[in-house]
Amino acid sequence: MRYSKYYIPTLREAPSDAEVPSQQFAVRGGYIKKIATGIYDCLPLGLKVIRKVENIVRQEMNRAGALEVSMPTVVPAELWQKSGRWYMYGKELLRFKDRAEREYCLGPTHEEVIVDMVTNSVKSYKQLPLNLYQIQTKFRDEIRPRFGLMRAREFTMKDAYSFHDSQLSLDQTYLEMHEAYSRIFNRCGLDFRVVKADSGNIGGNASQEFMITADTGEDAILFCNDCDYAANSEKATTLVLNESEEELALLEVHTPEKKSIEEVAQFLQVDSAKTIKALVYKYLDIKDQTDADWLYAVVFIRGDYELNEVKLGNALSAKVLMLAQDDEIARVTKAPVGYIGPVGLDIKNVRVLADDSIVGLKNAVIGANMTDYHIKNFNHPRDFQFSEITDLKTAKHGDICPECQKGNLSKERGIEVGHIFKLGKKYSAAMQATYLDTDGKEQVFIMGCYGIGIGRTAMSAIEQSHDERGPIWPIQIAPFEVIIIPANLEVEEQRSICEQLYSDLLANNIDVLFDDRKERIGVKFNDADLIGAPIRVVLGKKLAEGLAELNYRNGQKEDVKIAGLTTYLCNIVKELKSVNSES
RNA sequence: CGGGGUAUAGCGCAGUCUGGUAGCGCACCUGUUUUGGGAACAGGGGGCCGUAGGUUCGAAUCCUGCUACCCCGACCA
Repeated sequence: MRYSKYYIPTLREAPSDAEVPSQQFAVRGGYIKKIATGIYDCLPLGLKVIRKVENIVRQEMNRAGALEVSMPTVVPAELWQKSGRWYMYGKELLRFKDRAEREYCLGPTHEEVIVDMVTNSVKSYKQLPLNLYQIQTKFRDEIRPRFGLMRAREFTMKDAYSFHDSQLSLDQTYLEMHEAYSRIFNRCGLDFRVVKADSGNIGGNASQEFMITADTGEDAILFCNDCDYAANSEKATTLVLNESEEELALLEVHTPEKKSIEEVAQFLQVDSAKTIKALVYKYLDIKDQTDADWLYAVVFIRGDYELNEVKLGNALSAKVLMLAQDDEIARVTKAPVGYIGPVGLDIKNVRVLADDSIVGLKNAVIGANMTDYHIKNFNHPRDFQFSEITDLKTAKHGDICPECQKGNLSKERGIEVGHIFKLGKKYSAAMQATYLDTDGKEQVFIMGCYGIGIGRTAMSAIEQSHDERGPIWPIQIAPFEVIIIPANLEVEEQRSICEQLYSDLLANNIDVLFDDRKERIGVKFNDADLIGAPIRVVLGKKLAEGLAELNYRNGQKEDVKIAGLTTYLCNIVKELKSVNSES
């Protein structure tokens, strides 16, 4: 490609709303352009990267035996009503009507459509397992789109759905997808971790996320420094130890104006891990269709832990969950905010949950349900028997690994680029999608589903690898593999050598950009940094010595004889590409 | 939806408090000189000052409504 014929509108300054490096460079480098909140144009350069990611994904999905299909973006409401999600999915689902007042939505995910696709056409266990995928545009009316393509409302996703006649078969395909995903992200040249995940409102039980590690990641992940345990902080658990102190008698203490755990712990000279805090939440039940019937729950958790709202939401079967306001707390608990405790709490029709961190706790400090008073030496179950005890805490850096029970957990940030689920029968049962088993009996399909954010994968490559001048692309997904820069096009010798090199590289299937613009070299260097091609060939000063200058985007440099340059470059490209491509 | 903020040329901003008919840098066009990390000089094009209404002789500027966008929390590939 000749730069003069190409379209790369680079910007000297980043738009003020670009927050993270990937967004700044994607906009400045002329990869994407925003047209509305969370909605982007993909310019030629951006599309090239996206296509390269897609091709890797496609190749590996095909290799794993999945079949490509294409489903519509516009989905009739009927399908979503059948699965029940029409009523449970919130405002992320963009709904609208056609001229005949029929209802539709823009598909944010395609379980319903794929189930409909196979229903009545896959009739026998002999046709299973079946794994179908598509690479297609999704729309989710996100509450808060952010970070460019990283969290867009309209985005490209690879989604695959598998159908099985046994758990064993599902386990097998799940494992194959796990492997395919690992190959995909390896081939994209990315550092990633696979973590246990919460399955969110997609449903199902087992699920894992593929996380690109990057400081700007929106997710926190915890992993053990001693074993293989790794989990999203939404899911991560930790081992809590039982204390072995002697249980002392309850003791009411005056704690004037001390409300927060910090204040109370400091005032009473105890560690915050020896206190129990109370949180009051309001929520809507997942089956509630009125969106007006707010329920309340009081949660008790050890003072040094943060509550994990995802876990709480699951425990309550809530579709909306938020902290109650002070006036609501006062009304629901009849206790002053900051002094709520389990002993003597006067509540009706309110669920009370306890995090398992307080079970083994001895002689803890709790609220006395009375302004300016706390109670010392609370012991479970001696002083209060919680009916619902479950894991509701957010595991933190330094906690003990729940799996090997000896390592410590470390916290790191990550970008979720892939997610694999064992769905089970959730959708097939709701939509009565069945086949006949070996006994001729009707059975509902067992399903799995597997997603990859294509744009997000591309952006996370920038997030993971860039400098102050631009992206440093892995060659597998770089918009160009080689960029040729003549120092001065007016110099006939430079021009002709560049032209020759350009056509030789093209003939060797190298993805090359020839910067044939009448620009000063500084401009070309800066644009080249934004394009981020791994190899930059400069023809200029050293031409007199018969040398071309190779400046690699990762900072390395070398001079190479013009004679044999094409072969040399082809070998380097091949070498760079071979890293990670076969594993 | 809650809280905070912004809207002036393609991008980044000043001007608004104190009303007088719109400006700077980058980008763009022409020419000359330059040519190894975003050149210099000269000339030039481009703005219903988000939108609707109001106050005023006069509004980017003051008042009111609306809209869009951004930041902080719940969503997720």
